[in-house]
Amino acid sequence: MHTPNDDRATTKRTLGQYLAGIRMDRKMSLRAVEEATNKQVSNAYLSQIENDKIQQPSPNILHALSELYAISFENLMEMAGYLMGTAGRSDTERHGRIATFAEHNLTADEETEMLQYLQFMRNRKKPGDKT
Amino acid sequence: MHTPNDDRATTKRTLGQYLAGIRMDRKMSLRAVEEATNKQVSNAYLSQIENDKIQQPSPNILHALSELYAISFENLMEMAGYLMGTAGRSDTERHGRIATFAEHNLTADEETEMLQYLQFMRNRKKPGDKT
DNA sequence: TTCATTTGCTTGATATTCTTAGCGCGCTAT
DNA sequence: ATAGCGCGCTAAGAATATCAAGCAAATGAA
Repeated sequence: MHTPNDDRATTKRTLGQYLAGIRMDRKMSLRAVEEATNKQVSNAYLSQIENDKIQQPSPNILHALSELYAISFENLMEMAGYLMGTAGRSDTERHGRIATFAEHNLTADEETEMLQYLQFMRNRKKPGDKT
Repeated sequence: MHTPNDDRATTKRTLGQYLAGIRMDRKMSLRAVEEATNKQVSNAYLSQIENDKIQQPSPNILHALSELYAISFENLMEMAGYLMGTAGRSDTERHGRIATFAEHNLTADEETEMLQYLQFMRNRKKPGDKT
């Protein structure tokens, strides 16, 4: 079993770096996250978290982020240093990066909907559409 | 399916009452617990917890207690008000077919748009907040 | 009784999370 | 230029988890 951390040349990303990476992946601003999480995570606080100035964000915060980003909550908990294991869920299996979507940890429903959207997108391909 | 709740006619005890009950069940003193948990839970603090003077003990504390008492950690987490249910339990079984996307061979642009759509989808899925 | 120990508990201090307000930078448009 | 907006970030404070120390009451010897 490999470490739950990503590899990718960088030895070991901290929770902050991981979260920052994901957020940039999603192309969201700090304030966008604040909005999207319904103020559960203020932009200021998220900044502190991403810069590792907070040692252990509460599970609530982590959960909000995991939901928004659609990533593994338990993984975040582990990264934050919360010992999750003995109680029953030591699963936490991490698949390698199959695609960028691996990080998004889609639910079955989400995946279905994503596939539908993919079809739609490919049928309706527009030239030069850059948001 | 089945309520994650305990049995034992627990009715609706608070976390504190629950923990106090368990400790008396085990016939341990506050200081005995402090000892047994290797000072992870001080007797003073445990007293405050049992008397519901602490609103949300950290997962670490809860974990130490769950291990000592041999009770469910996640149950304690829930009692402490840590939302473990919103999107959690059932979708521990998500990943698995994300590989599907790999086979679709997304272009960079497609991937970007898919990510945006995911994000949109996630925001939409948000249940009504508690105003 | 008196002393020692142990009980649950409170108090005061410290550390940490998390919030609100605001700064300076880089844009874009007038 | 310059006014405005959104960006990431920080400073300062409020709230709260946690610890160390100590207290009164109960118990159990001697």
